[in-house]
Amino acid sequence: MGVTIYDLAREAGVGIGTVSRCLNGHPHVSPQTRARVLAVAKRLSYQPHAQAQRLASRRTNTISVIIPSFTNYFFVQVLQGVQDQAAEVGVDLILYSVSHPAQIEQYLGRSLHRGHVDGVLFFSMKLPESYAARFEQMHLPLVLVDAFHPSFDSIRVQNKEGSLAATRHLLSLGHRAIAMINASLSTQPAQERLAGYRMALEEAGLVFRMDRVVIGEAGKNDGFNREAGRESMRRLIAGNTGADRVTAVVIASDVQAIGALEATRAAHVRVPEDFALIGFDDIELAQYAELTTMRQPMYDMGQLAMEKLTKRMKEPGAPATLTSFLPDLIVRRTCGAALRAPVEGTALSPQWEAEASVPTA
Amino acid sequence: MGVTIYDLAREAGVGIGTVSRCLNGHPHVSPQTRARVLAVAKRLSYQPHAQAQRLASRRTNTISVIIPSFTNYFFVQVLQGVQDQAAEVGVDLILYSVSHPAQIEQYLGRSLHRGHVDGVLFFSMKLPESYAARFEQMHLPLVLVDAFHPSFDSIRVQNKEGSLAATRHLLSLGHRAIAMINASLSTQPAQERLAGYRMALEEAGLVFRMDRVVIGEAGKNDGFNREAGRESMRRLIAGNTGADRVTAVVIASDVQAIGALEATRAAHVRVPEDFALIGFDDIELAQYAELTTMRQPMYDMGQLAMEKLTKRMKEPGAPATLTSFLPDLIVRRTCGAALRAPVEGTALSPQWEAEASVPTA
DNA sequence: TGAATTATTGGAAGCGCTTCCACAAAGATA
DNA sequence: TATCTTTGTGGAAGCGCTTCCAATAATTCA
Repeated sequence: MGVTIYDLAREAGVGIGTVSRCLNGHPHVSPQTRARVLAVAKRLSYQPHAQAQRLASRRTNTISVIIPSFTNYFFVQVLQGVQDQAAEVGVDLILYSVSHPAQIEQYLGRSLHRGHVDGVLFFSMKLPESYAARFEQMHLPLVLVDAFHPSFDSIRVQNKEGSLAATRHLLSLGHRAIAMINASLSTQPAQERLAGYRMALEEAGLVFRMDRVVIGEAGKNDGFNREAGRESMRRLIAGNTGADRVTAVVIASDVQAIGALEATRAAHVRVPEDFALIGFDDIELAQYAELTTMRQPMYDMGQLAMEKLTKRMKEPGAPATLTSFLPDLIVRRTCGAALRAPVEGTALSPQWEAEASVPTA
Repeated sequence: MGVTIYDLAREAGVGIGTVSRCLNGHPHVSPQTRARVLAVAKRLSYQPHAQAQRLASRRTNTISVIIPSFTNYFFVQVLQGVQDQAAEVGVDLILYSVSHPAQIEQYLGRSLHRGHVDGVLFFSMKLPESYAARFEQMHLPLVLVDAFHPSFDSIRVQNKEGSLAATRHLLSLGHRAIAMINASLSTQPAQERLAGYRMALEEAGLVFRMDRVVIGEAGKNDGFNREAGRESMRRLIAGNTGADRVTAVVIASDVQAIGALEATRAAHVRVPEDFALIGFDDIELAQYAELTTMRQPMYDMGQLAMEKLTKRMKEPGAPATLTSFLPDLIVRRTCGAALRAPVEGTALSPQWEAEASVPTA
């Protein structure tokens, strides 16, 4: 049915080896021969058979991307960075979006089939330890994004520094009683964001009070969701009486902040006059909601992830690296800074990138 | 390096054919033999070599998805439907997101490589005629979503009926001077949405006036973007004086409507009191912006697309089909209906699906 | 001019699997 | 008991390519 290199060889009066060399641009073929073979290939509209090439060459030029079910802007943006970089180097992406935890192992398992893919990008989830071992054993390149494991390259956002900066910003606006709305502390980002909040308070000489940290019902996405944000804010507003009233809130994610804004509206609480808010992530909605937030450089993270994976495929032995991105403070309406000096959507801190070698476990 | 069926055969004391039959669940193997082979496979942690299987079996269990650079919620949702259905039937997705027109042909070409994929899903773009011919010639299954070609299965949204319903809704609220903000009429959705608007006016005995149709600067995405919407609304507001003032606007997409809302806010025009708005698509932002809109059943479209492709791979000869989805009217704040009867986010019309056979060209 | 390189070329081997055909063993039928 | 089925099994062939190695032709060097 299809045209094979044997057909080309016969038609051009050369051997199959020569045909292969011509098609793949190898040296040591005379220009005339190459021209003739390519002409024949064109005339017969030859298409290489992808699977045969892959079987013979032992490279697939394909990687798999395992990502939480990406109904959210963060992943779309990161994925765009990955995709653009992949197109650049001619690699295909097989997409596995995980909507149920069991699928993590299922998809990792598929990726581990010999010859299925040349590498794997793994996003924002905990890498099961047993699979970590299998990746090492099979020498399959793996890069973690928004996740960490000592044996593999990873790319992270400095969550602690981010919420540190967010809290400092509220402090600099004069707030002294600052609460936090967080998601389940079983997740690392939630822990780290809490730590940054705490550190900012303490370095300002304020007391960290756990009763000012509102943890939403976990539910979907470990509590990083709108409903949890709405409910948390409702509780915060309800209990916010007395002399030591809270005047500002650091929220662990934008989706929660969006929910929180809905709660303020419902309770006729004015933002930012009665309550200053700051989120985390800078999702698309944040701009529309005029939410002050910490922006993650999503596109860049995706692009860098793909670059790291490419590099790793070339140099399997190199030590694992960790790159951290520092989120940018994006000042909009909800923090109240504009009440003093009207600055719209400006990045106050330059984006900063740290690279470090991690001792291989 | 890897464990092959030869290793299993030797270890289990059987032939390679038997091993293959055991692994693939073929009949005509004795239960004892099967158990023994599977035990050995497990012990040696055998992984089939994907490419070898594909080469030998001539099936890849992979399809490619060619989609416009999906920074928008519509595609994310559709893709989620595709992905879930693909996981269901055990098919891998190779994602090609097109950010530059030239990439359309590049990716289509890749998909046409023999043995690369078993089928293709093509989204929201015009299928180049030359490639249509090549798909037919190579008998490569192809399903179009939000696009149409007589030779292939397609899934569409009834744009005309959608904006007809949108316009009727505004008419039913008593508006008589209704404008439209549209994108470039070189695209089919824009044309169809215009036609529905016009039809609704005419069936209500009103005169269709082209000077009430504001077409934004094309720019990104043929004018389906926020800036175009903002600019269009600004022009509309600026020219909206005199006795025949416009009181409502049908907007061709939600992203434009979001831009339009920004323009109303900037001009201190109240929505819906001074200006009733209705969008199209029901993107995520629409809910937050309380935008009345026509919802496209995105997830279902994705799922159906994958189902059609699967069916087509099984029955290559069947005639091409066209399925149209009718968008739902989602009533929120911006149309002003709530000023009369407070109905929040309710679907007024049931979702409806039409199937029709299309004569193969 | 002859020997030694160097530039090309042909094609066998092999990637790891599926599938088919041939054949043996075990029942079933007469 | 002899013959026909059925069931189970082994392994060659082949999927279409890349990559060697050996062989040949062209060129250079002394």
